[in-house]
Amino acid sequence: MNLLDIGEVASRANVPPSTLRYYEEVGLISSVSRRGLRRQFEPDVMIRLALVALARTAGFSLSEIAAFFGKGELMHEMPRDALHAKADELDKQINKLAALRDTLRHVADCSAPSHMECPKFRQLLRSATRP
Amino acid sequence: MNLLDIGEVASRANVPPSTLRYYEEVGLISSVSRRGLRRQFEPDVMIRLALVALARTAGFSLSEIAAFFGKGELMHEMPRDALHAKADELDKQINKLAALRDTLRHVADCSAPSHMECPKFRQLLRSATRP
DNA sequence: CTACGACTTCAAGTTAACTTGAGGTCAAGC
DNA sequence: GCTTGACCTCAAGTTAACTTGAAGTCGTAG
Repeated sequence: MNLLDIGEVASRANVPPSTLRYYEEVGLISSVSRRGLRRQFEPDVMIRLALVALARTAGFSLSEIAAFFGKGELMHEMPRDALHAKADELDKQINKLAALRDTLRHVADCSAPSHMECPKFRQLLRSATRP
Repeated sequence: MNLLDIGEVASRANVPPSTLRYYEEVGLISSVSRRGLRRQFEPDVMIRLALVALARTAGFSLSEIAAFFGKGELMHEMPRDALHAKADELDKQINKLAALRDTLRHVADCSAPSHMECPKFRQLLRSATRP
């Protein structure tokens, strides 16, 4: 069988083994056996870890992510509405990030003496903070 | 003059006064005087707070945000390249979030028995984790 | 003028997400 | 067979970003 040693998983996922042990402790991943003392993981764990990393950068907490996964299989416990709600939440966040990005680009390029006097800046700020 | 009492700022920005004191302590905002013991802020502080909140949801740390602002005026210390770099960083994050959002929507709507068997899911995962 | 409520300081506590350290175990190479 | 390096456990430490608590101070309403 093609199980992965914790060290292998760690280097592929680019996280220290301590993080993997921690993730197992909080139920985000699970090892399937040991070789000596060493945890062995199924290759699938890499996908989980990728999703965890992704969701983390999206600002979700580990327990939210755990809820995503549900107790059993990949996201199968979560009702559709909850998933849609999460997706909508993400949409809002994406809009804010886009507004912030545009604001940064504008600030980098605009030559107004003070940003507060620049109408474009103020408009960007409004669109960034309104919705 | 139209200075704002800390309580006023707090309720408008929807954060507790303790957070404002903390932000002042770490240099994100500054009060301009006192009425009795109470901090007074210039109305501008609301814009700063909005930007702080925005950048926080974008995943920036308070010290990164402080660097944004620079020691003096609104984002004026930051060289253009740094701002552009931040904007590019945001773009990447936006792409990832969009991929995650699409993945969530797909999972909510797809009826495949196991997501791993669904080609669309795998494709979404790839696009979410590759770039 | 007194009571009240919202502020003040300062130190200590909280939570999330890990990391570090001490002391121990194992399998693979020499 | 012994050494070595990467793992093990468990408890304790760390950092960011705040919050809470105790003890005190004001300005405003009554």
